[in-house]
Amino acid sequence: MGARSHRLAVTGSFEAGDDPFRSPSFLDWLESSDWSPWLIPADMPRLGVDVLRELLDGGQTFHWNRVLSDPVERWVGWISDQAYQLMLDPDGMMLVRALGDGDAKGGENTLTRWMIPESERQSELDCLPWRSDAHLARCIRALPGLRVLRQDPATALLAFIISANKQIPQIKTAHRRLAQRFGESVFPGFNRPPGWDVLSKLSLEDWKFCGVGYRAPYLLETARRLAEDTGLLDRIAMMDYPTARARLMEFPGVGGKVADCILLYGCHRQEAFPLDTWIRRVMTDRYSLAGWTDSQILHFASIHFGSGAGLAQQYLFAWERWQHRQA
DNA sequence: GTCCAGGATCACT
DNA sequence: AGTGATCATGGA
Repeated sequence: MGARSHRLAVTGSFEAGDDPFRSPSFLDWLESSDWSPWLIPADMPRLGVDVLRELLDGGQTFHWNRVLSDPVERWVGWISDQAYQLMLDPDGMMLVRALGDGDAKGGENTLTRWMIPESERQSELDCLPWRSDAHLARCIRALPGLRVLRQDPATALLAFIISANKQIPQIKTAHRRLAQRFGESVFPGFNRPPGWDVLSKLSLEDWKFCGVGYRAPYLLETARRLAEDTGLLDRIAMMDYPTARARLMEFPGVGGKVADCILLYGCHRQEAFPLDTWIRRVMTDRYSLAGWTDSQILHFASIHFGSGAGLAQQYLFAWERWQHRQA
């Protein structure tokens, strides 16, 4: 108790260790250690840096950070609990190498699965109504190579309960703090994201100290339920879309939008169509659906975009945010 | 200082 | 079933 209250006192602001991604020692560690060699994952397209940024830092995953480096930008992040470093070669081909110890292989297969093979993305894309939807066509043209990542349900459940009513940098900060306090250290300030087995041991204060705010009791109760039934998430992931969505919404802090995020990003269910403030804006401004309720919009999306609605959502979302940044 | 964020929940009709 | 206030926190 004494130790904990002391931590409380110093916790208001995090020190330099909070962000290792610009610290010289971390950059040295990335360079000097004999990591596995850079490899090119199979079946990946050429990407522009803007699309790579959208993929790693656009609200699908919150576990990637840019490392200070010139002239080519590099990213460091996690796929489940394995760390990777990622960059583009001059032709836009992706280069990846696993970080950390021991059995970490190159990771090119893991990365291809996580990023979705390009051939698979093409067939997903071909199901979308871009032939008859000029706005969707424009979004797809503007963001070549954008895709829905294939993450895991447990990661997505945590990430998107935290995400509710927060901005992306804020969500990432919460994840960094969780890892820093409760994750296994790989390098000082660079810790493995803790799993629900660890998170189920946190107190309400532990959660709050990581900046999750009023979502702390939601996360506490969700962790308790997962500890009580460790197979629950995997069973939900097997259910049909409407059932799985309803079951996810039984977790506190999970409403329709978060449930759709978990299904889309955590289970690669492309029927899921996360309806947030940006997509609401898209629907009123680009599709003339002003005044429609959420359930009406969701119905429209399932009819108009079909079984790949989630992929369409990704293009609409990214384009709208990009457009907004220009103005 | 104020407004808002990849919303969810509860208390109301 | 459909609205409205409220929630904790930090960035713009």
